[in-house]
Amino acid sequence: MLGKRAEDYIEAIYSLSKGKGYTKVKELATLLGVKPASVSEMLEKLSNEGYVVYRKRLFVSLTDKGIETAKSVRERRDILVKFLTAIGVPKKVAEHDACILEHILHPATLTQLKKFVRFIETSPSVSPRWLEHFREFCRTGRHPCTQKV
Amino acid sequence: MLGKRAEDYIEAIYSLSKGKGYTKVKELATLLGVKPASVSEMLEKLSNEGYVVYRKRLFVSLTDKGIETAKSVRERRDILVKFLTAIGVPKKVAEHDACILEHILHPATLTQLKKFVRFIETSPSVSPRWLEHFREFCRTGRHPCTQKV
DNA sequence: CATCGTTGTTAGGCTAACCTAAATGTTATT
DNA sequence: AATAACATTTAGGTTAGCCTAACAACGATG
Repeated sequence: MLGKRAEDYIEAIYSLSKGKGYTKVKELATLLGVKPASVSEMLEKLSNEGYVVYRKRLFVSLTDKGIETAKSVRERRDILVKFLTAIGVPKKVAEHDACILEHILHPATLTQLKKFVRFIETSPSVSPRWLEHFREFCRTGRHPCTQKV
Repeated sequence: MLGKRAEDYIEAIYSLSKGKGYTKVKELATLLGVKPASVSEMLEKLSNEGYVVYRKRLFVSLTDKGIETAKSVRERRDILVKFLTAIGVPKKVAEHDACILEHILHPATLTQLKKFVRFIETSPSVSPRWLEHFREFCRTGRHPCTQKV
């Protein structure tokens, strides 16, 4: 089974391969915040497991299997980013945390989050009233529906 | 700095100490799903770091420092469990995932989740309409406010 | 074309958590 | 009290990921 960190690598390769179709060790190291040596090592593994085509010193690219993985990882992440930003988490942080969350959540949790995001998205009005209420609640600390007693 | 797994141990000790005031290796091993040997090992560390009083072969209990830690871990987790169950994640799963989430989320994310839970809790009606709508959305797949066109 | 700087690989180590097997201490039972 | 059963610790190993340092390959440039 693929470790969670391995998924990060795959997703990183996926992002960095946009356009060129491949990426390099140093780019990965920079994006992932590790040393090139660590990247080499992980690529070796990912290659053995059939997720990447790894030509040492030349390039890395994803296999079909790798692309599949990247996409599902990406999809999971998008849900989370949407959700987190919807409830007011700053984008940067949302992206960071989503990246962590995507690995570890139980499928049932992800399913519910996915539904929740769709619930917000498919809402008739552009921004549902309750979400606006929530934003106001964040600003003022008071629930806008509360009667001023 | 305390590893994330260490926090799990502390929280487990906290739970299991309710009443008796202490707990035993085997109980911890069972609750955490690891072998007693692993517990021994971790207790050694936690003891060195001043989180627990560990009398080998006799008992383990939390120091004040440990209790503090346990409480804040617990608080974080409660927020998450509440949130997850609110959006329809089964309790068991919510508890499991919360346990993972609590370690890794950015403070900003936790802050927003905390607000979100309070938003739900302080809502004037027992269960806000939008939450009910969400539940219906989960059941039917359709947003109840949608006009039947 | 020789050399310098960049990039990538290898080798050897580290840490956190886990495990198994064997040794040792404790408790219960005969 | 002797033994059996159970609980705990110790010792020695494993794995995933990371690091540094030394070395190797490239490629740009004088």
